[in-house]
Amino acid sequence: MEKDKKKYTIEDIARELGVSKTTVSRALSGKGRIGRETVERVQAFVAERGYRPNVIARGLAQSRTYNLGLVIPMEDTDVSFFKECMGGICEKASEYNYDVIMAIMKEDRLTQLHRLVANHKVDGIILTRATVESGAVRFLKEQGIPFVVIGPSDDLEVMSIDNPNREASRELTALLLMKGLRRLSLIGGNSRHYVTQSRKQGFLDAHRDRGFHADDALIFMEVEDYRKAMWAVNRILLAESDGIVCMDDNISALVLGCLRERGVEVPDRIRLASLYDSHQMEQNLPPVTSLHFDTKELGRNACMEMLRMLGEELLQEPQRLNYQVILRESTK
Amino acid sequence: MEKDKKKYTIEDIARELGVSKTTVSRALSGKGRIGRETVERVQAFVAERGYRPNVIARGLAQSRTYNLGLVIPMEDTDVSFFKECMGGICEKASEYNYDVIMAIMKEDRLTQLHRLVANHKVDGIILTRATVESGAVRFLKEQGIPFVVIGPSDDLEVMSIDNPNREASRELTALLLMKGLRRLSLIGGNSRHYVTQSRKQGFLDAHRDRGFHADDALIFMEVEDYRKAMWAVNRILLAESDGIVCMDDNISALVLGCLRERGVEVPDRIRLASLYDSHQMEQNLPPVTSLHFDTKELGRNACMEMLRMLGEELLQEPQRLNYQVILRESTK
DNA sequence: CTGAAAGCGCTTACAG
DNA sequence: CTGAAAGCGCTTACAG
Repeated sequence: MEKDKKKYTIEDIARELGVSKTTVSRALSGKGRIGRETVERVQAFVAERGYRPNVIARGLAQSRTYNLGLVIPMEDTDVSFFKECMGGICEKASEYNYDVIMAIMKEDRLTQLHRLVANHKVDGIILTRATVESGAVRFLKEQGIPFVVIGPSDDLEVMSIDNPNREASRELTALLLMKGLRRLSLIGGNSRHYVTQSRKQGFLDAHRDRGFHADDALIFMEVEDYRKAMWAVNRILLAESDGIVCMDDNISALVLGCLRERGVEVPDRIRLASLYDSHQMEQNLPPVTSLHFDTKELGRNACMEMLRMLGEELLQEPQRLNYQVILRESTK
Repeated sequence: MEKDKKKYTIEDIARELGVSKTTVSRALSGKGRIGRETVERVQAFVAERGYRPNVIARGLAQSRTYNLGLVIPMEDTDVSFFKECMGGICEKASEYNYDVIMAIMKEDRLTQLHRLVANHKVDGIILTRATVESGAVRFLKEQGIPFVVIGPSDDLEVMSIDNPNREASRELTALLLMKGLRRLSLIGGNSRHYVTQSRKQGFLDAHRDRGFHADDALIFMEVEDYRKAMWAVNRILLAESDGIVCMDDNISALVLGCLRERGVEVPDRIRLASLYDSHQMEQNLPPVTSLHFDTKELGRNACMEMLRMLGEELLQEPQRLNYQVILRESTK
């Protein structure tokens, strides 16, 4: 059943063609001076014989692996984010004849990452959000391994590929203002995080654009648990805010819970929107208006930046990252 | 910032230690006759220097890659299945110092798989369900590449690692019988599929165990669309069945829809259970009683069988695959 | 434009 | 028990 697995090597090709390995190698890689005719002859022969060079051997000769490591956290709940992202990464990687090796990180343990690096199995590493806070960045810097981060980074030294949070937040906020809302409040988490700042900026941008003034008293940061959320919600209700913008879906869920406890109806009494969508927003009651980002493209872009760092010449520049405002019942 | 990336090679170690590369190699691999003392000396030195052999170079010398390919379909909706599975695979693979390379299959296109194989990048391939029907199996057989399949396989020549469908179906059915249900119906899909047969067997087993007789008139196969489901549901209602067992979650959803259209309440008028759980069952209204399998362990097992095929000596035998019956409102 | 040779970092008969 | 040498399948100065 198994075909003769007589694997062709460059040597076989060279012999059968009556040229040297050097010539075959050059004809296939296109590097070095070589006759057009020879190139064609070799390529035709190789195509017919179905010969494909052994990428691993090539890698060894060039001290490369043509592998990218992708580190993802086992605990991340947003599975579809991760899958889409991976889809984009794999797609791009294969265009450049790279492969991607998975490293799954459990409870911030770096073991898998260490293995990958120690075994010399990858040329570079792509870190996804949430794997960043684990010491992975420090480790990779120390080792001098090229890496990029998908998601926001507070560290300016790292190459971070992220969604256009500021612009998107601005657009969603603008839409709410257009709907006639005038006393929007904003609830966010850790204000030292870069992502928090960008989303806040977008919120402010939208107000400024239309000549409105965002009320500082309606902006709440460091809201990270139910207690804090309830505190913010109470003040928001007292201040007669007409809409709440939450920075992400977790905060959104918290706030929705608070409003329910207080018996406040959404959207009738107050509108609600989220600056991030995790496929769960749709399931909420009521479904929450939110921003949707193109995760697959995010993955593609990250991969391209990684390849660029590795010295690959990009066939095309990364596309601008897109997003959509998805209007749902919570802002009806 | 970057440390001196003076990568240690086996040659450096040999020189500094005043022995030959051969000796170092043997001390590290444990193969070949070599003095206990020498081994210890080398290992200590290597540990101190933080030297780790280049797995790729080793691979080349041994004509292996220490990589496993994992093929998953882009279209599969059950993302958490795939992630858990992958978690199990990566976990086991790394125990044996293998890595796993992703190949994502879009619309049954085998391009990625072809690349992986043509580039000589993997020693074996793990196929997940749904990638099986795509000609991947034929391709791998032709190429003589070792592979295993996660999920049911109708082809006896392929090594398939699957959930214990028969036993699990039997247990769930037994539970329903214990609850006093006496006229259970069964709805399944394509009866040529091996998985369909095992689930049906389990259903029958449970009846036989308790001396009951499963009514053939209540068993419906080849139910693959709404029309067929409605047809089956109508007959089931006419026959005064007191409970419906669906073979998987898709059928479950169809049937639930039919019952709703007919205005039949679950569980009040009729009970419903599913022989497969995809995290979506919980979200149904009402939540549907179903079987839950240990997907991560499934991944581990598949990986171990793959490694065994590659000639690795397993550190421990694969565990029996476990499952749970999750009782939800639909059978209250 | 083409080739012989050294090298990438390992392993493994073979000889001692 | 240990080592010199050939080899895994490529690439790439260097020389012609």
